[in-house]
Amino acid sequence: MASIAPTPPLADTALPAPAFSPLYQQIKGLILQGLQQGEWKPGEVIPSEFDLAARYKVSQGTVRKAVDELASEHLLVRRQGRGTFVATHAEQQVEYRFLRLQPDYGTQSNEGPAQRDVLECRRQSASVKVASALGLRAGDAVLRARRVLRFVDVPTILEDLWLPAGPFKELTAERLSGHHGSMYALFEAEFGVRMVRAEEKLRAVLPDKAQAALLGVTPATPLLSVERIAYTYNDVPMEFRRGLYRTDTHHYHNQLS
Amino acid sequence: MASIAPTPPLADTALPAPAFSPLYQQIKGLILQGLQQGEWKPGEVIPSEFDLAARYKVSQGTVRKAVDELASEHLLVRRQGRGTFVATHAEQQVEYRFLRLQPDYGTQSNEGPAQRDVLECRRQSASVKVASALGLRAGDAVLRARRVLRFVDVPTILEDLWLPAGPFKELTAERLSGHHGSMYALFEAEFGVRMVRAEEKLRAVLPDKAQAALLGVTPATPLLSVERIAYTYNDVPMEFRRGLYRTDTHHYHNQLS
DNA sequence: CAGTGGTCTAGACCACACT
DNA sequence: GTGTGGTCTAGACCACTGC
Repeated sequence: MASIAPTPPLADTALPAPAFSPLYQQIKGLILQGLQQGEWKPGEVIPSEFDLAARYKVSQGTVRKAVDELASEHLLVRRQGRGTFVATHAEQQVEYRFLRLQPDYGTQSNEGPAQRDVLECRRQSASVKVASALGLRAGDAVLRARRVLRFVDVPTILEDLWLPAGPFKELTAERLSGHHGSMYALFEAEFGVRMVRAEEKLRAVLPDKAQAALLGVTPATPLLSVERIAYTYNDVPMEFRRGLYRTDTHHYHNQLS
Repeated sequence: MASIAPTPPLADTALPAPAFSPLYQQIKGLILQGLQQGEWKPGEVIPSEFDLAARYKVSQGTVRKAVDELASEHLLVRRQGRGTFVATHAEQQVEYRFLRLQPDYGTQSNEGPAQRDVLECRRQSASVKVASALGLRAGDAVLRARRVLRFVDVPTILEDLWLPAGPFKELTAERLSGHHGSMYALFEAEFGVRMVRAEEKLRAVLPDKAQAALLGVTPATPLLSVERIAYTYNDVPMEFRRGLYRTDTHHYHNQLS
């Protein structure tokens, strides 16, 4: 890393700032690059801190700070005595990484695994809204799927989702319903797309007749609408999802700090 | 800190774990204690890392790690070149620290300051639900307030809140409506109660007639119900709040990572 | 300029997991 | 035992703020 100067002096200019970037940030970027390019795959160990330090020609403490940040963003998982691993949606203790819906009175976190009924999965052209969410142009090909999640046999969530047709070309209803584990685990294992963060917009809405029927409620039942954009590495949007949540038996739980 | 042994060896026993606590965690606890006991008040500087290191007889790096964690929990705020400050709800760039509601199409984050109309503030005895949220017994005295928030003159949020009567004995509708800044800034400045985190449960509901009238909607308009418990230092609950949010012009925004 | 937090290093030792 | 991440230290130097 000796080749990267901390802050090359600039010529006289009115530009805002020289943009000093600490070494550990650069190392973080290099590790991120390795993750994106698949050098280390989800679930695998990455080299030890000393190995990485030797590779990048910095001290172990500098690597540590880079890895610390990546771990705090849930891109890596540290396990004392074993090593540092690439985070994965598979083999994860929490069944649904991004699902914030909880039963109102539940001993467990989510009454065990949900039943997932895939209703549909087909190719479409993107509406303006979907295109803008996914960073595509209106009319671009997308895959659209619809499914219902049932907890202890009660239909609780109706989800519609849109995926860019490029990376997910091979996705079918069979593959969606045939897999074990969460949908994101499937995306990761079968399509090499790992979702790392998401943004949600919540609203209270009334369902149309079809939606109400699928959830077993009347059209007068208020539902929680959850629009989610999920991002892979480098803030690239890879999924737009709209969920309708029943909140008569469950609630959306959020931690503010 | 030399007096605190890292892990005193235990006699043969079936107890779960010796509970090793790193030095920086102990330092963190000591700083936290200073915050709770008001040794350093919101907005004030705390001693420099070297001063704290000398005081606690540890190295500066150990203090740094403790302060880092407190800063990541928003209990402290670091400012390079100036010092480390106790976080405060006053003089904060974000008007509402815990409010996640955003305008659907807003250039600004929240259309400038809201109008706050306090409708009520009186003493009550706690219901079972309120008592359990606040860690009190049913029947204990609480203060109940109700207010409406308007954005660009449109009533958007109806809030009911309950506070333990002890710390907030002197609270009146006048003081609630007469202050500048957020309610939590008032609590902090006038009652010495600083909220540090909160938990929310969200549901979609229909308002009753009174609620609908106050928000200027029909009783058939679905609203977002947001139940919040806010905690001060040491996870002590100090406020229970129930908000009804209009989501026809706004949405609740959440980051998942 | 002095004082603060921020970065980087190097080395020692501890806790934990696997073999 | 060996190797991993986790803690702790001590010291040097950098970046930013305010006097």
